[in-house]
Parts: sequence; structure tokens; C-alpha cells
Amino acid sequence: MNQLCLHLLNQCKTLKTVDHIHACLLKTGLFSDPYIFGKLLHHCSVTISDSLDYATRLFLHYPNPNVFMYNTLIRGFSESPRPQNSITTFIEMRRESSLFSSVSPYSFTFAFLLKAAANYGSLMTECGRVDFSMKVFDEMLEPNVVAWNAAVTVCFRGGDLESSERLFESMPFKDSTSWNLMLAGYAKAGEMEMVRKVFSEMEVKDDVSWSSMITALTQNGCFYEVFSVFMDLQRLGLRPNEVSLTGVLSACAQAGTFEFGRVVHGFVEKSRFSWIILVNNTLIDMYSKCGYVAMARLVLETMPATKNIVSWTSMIAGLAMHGHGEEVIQLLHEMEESGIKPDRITFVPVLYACSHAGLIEQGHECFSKMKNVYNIEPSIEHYGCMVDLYGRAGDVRKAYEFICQMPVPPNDIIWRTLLGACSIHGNVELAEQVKERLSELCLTDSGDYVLLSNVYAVAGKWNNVETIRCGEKQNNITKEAYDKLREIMLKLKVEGGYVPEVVGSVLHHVEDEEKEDSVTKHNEKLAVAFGMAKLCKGRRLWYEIEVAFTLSRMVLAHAEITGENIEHNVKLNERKSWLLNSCNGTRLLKSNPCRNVEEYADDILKIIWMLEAERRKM
DNA sequence: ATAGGGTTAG
Repeated sequence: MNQLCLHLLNQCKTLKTVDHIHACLLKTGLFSDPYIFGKLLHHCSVTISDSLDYATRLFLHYPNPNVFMYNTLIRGFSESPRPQNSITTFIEMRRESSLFSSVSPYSFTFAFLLKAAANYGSLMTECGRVDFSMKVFDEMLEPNVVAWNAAVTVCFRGGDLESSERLFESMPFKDSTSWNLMLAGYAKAGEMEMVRKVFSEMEVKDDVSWSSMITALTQNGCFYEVFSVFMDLQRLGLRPNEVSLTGVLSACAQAGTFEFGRVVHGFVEKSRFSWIILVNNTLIDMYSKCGYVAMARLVLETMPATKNIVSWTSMIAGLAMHGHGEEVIQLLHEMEESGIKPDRITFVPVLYACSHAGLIEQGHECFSKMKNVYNIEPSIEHYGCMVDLYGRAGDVRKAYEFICQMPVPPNDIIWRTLLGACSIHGNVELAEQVKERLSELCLTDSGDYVLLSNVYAVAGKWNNVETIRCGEKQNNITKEAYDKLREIMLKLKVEGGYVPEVVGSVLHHVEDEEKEDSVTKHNEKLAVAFGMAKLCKGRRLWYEIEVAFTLSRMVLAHAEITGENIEHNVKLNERKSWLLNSCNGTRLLKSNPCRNVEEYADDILKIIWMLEAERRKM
């Protein structure tokens, strides 16, 4: 009878059927059996959704609930909208449990309380969370390894690295989880030397260890190490799990190593992982960022897993970064029709696409739809897109007014967007104002000088251009890149008759080489130049690998030149994939599967040229 | 007797 009831209970998927079993248990008298009741309570508070109230009522009517029952309810509350109830239940439990046996009930309780504290969010500060959790931990008589691990996690989450280390050292016993969470903790803190140390000192590496290591390296930008660890894993005959695959694909996306990503995709296709949504979503992102937006689309359309908001948003972002504005709008509609509501993240690439494709009306519509239909409060990024929308369309005044009425204070990115618009449309007066605002924020970078000098160049104010150029700080790396750039430009001019044109109207005024020089210093060109200067000459490599490596170098080179953070790198990454995917560019690179670096470099130059031509059209 | 801690995309 016991077994039958338990079996039936396990089959229950809704509150209604559970109620049926409840009645059955009452009739047979099994209801008072603590084991059976515990199972019933667990089912209502953990397994079935929306039945926590029911579980609470059951609990309140049960005389002398045992530790398991308390823990079960605490767990139920920890993942409910009111995690505070976990704490109050715990306080209740502690009052009662003093009567209980010597067995510490807290080893299980602790983990649930930790979850409750973590889900407390805005109601409890980070500090309060740590204090509370550690108080509970200290109360435990003989914490087991799980409790120790949870305590270490608490310290890491509170940002207290030293306490984590201290706890880890004083643990009477460590299991692989203990090591894994140290690795992840160091990774989150950016302590890569410690991450490597922990990984090498681990005696037993389970699949979480491997995937944590891969994730750690990916999150800290050590992409080539990701690939080598991934290959080590396979060399040892181990199977990667979905987290490792996601990490590797994310590294491919960020480093632009399409070649590696494609191999991983092949593996995914032939495995059970193609049913995992996480992996599919990362594939979409990888293909988009590597410039293969059609491949990304193919993944979206053929994935066996059910598409979620991330799948749609990744695809929209992919289309957006390649300038396919109309398709972005269309995909947004498809997404809405499929019953998935776009969120604040979705609208960033949507608005970005509108501004870049010049879809003024649609951009406007989307912005108000976001606010009025979906009740999403615009963030600084959304506002930034709108500034770009007006600015790019030539209405720099409107963009400026828009900034002034924003409910959030404008940051450097907003001002730089406007400065960019001024440089396209040649508004010297406003550009100088904006430059002033940037200086007030103390966030100017070398790119701002380039933009401002472009504004002057557009207006034909060559003396100002010169002043800025001289004031610009140049280190050895930038100098190296500038030298190479000069060489490239010369080559383009001599061999291709290329005249650098940044903006339409300037060109009439471009007369001598010096002036030309000052309007051609765009970051991505500098990065390409730097990457090429560093290329080992005369090597013969398969063209796609070469493309990938060079483009990755561009990202690194860009970071080295400007000392900028990863956000800028990602932006460069987007531009780079756009460059690669530009129809002519792709055809050019694919026309000759094998060539030496010198020839290949020529093609890069041609692509820069085409990129420039695209710019002119905008 | 029942459960718990560690890696996870846009």
C-alpha cells in the first residue's frame, strides 16, 4: 500500500491529482506516517509548481514536523517569490529543533538557506547575506563537506576572496566540488594564475572541472588556451559536456575562429547536444560573430530544441551587426508571433539595426513599442541607439536635444555617438561642445581626437586638424601601426588609384598628403595594419585559418593600441565580421584557397577599401 | 529511508 501510494504520488503532475492522493492517504491512515507525509510535502513544495501554499497548509496542520519536513519547506520557499519565508521557517525550526536529536539538521538546511539568501536580491544586501549565512554556518556542530562548500560559495559571492581561501584551507575534507568552486571563484575574480594553479593541482578532474576551466578561460579572454584545454580533454578520451561546448563556442565567437567553431558544430550535429538549447544559441552567436550570418540563420531554423528568447535575440543581434535592418524587424515579428515576448536585451540590437540601416520610422516605432507595449524602461544603451538614429540620419540637433531630455545622465558612449554623427555631417560647433562634455567626464580616448579631427577635416579647417594631431599621444605601438598604415595607404594609392574619402563633401578640399593622412586613421584600419605588421611573412596557411587568426589579432591589436576594455573589442569584433561578410570581401577571400601571407594581405587591403566605399554610401 | 554544494547563452 505504501509503495502504491508513493508510486501514485510520483505520477502526479498537478495540484488536483495531489489533492486526490491526499484524500486517499487520509482514508487509509497513511497520512500520519512521517515518511509518506514527508514525500507528500516534498512533492507539493518542490516538484509541482504553484502548490507551495498547499504545502504550507499541509505543514501547519502536521503535529511535530521533523527535520526533513522543515528543510523541505525551507527549500520550497527559497525558490518562491518570497524567499524571506525560508528564514522565518528556519527560525521556527531552530526553536523546535533544540528538542531534537544530536544530529545537526543544518547541513541540509544551510544549502537551502543559502539559496534563499541568494534569491533575496534587493531585499538583502550582499553583506547581510554573507553575515547571515556565516552565522548559520558557525552554528553547525559538524558541518559536512557540502556545508563547507556552500560556505565557501557564500564568501565568493560576497566578493570576499580571503575568507574563501581561509575556509578552503581549513576544510577537514575536500571533494572535487570544493576544488571546482575555488576554480570558478578565482575565475570570477580574474585571478587567472590561481585558476591555472588550482586546475593543475587537482588530483581528480571531473567533467565540471573541465567545463569550469574552459568557462574560466573564455570569460577571461584566454581563447587559445581554451582551444588547447578542449583538445587536452579529447586527447584524454573524455567527452565534453554541454557547458564545455558552450565555452568553446563562445571563445570561437569572441576570437573569430570560425574554423574551430565549425568543427565543434560538426561534433554537436552528430551528438545528443543538438537537442540542448544552450548549445544551439551559442552556435547562432558564434556564426554571427564570425561573419556567417546565413549559417546562424540555418541553426535557428533547423535546431531541434525549442527556440527561447535567447535564440531569437542572438539571431536578431547577428542580423543587426551585419546591417540587415529589414530582416531584424521581420524576425522581431516572427518572434512575437511565436509567443515569445522580446525583453530589454532584445531591443538593443533591434534599435541598433534601425539606426545603422537608416530605418528612422521603424526605429521610432520599436522604441515606443518597447516602452508602451512591453513596459520596458529604456536603459542607456537604448537611448544611445536613438541618439545614433537621429545623428546618423543627419539630425544632430535633434540628437542633442534628445540627450538633454533623457532621464538618465549621458555617459561617454552617448557623447561619442553624437561626436561620430558630427564627424559624418560636419557640425563643428556642436562637435566642440560635445568634446568639451567628454573632457568634463575625463573619459576621452584617442578615438575622440580622430573623430574631432574628422569634423575639422570635413569643414576644411586644416589648421585645427594639425593641432589635434600633434596633441595626440602616441606610444610605440601606435607609431608602429601608423607606419604600416602609411605604407598601406601608399600602396592603395599607387596600385589602385585609391583616394581616401571618409565623407562625401570633404574630398574637394583634400589636396596634399598630410591632410589625407589625418582623415584616414580609423581604429580598425590601425588594427589591421598592426596585425599585418606582426604577421610572420612567407608562411603558407590555409586561407580561412589565416583569416581567423589575423582577425583575432586585430582584436588584440586594437586593445593594445587603445588600451580599451573588452566592450570596445566586441564592437570591433562586430565591425570585423561585417567586413568579412561584405559580399565582395567574402568572394575575394574564397576565390583562392591557398596563398601566401603577402598575397593575402593585399586582399585585406582591398577589403578595407571596400569598407571605406560602403561608408561613403552611408 | 526521503533532499543538498560546483560549470551554463543574447
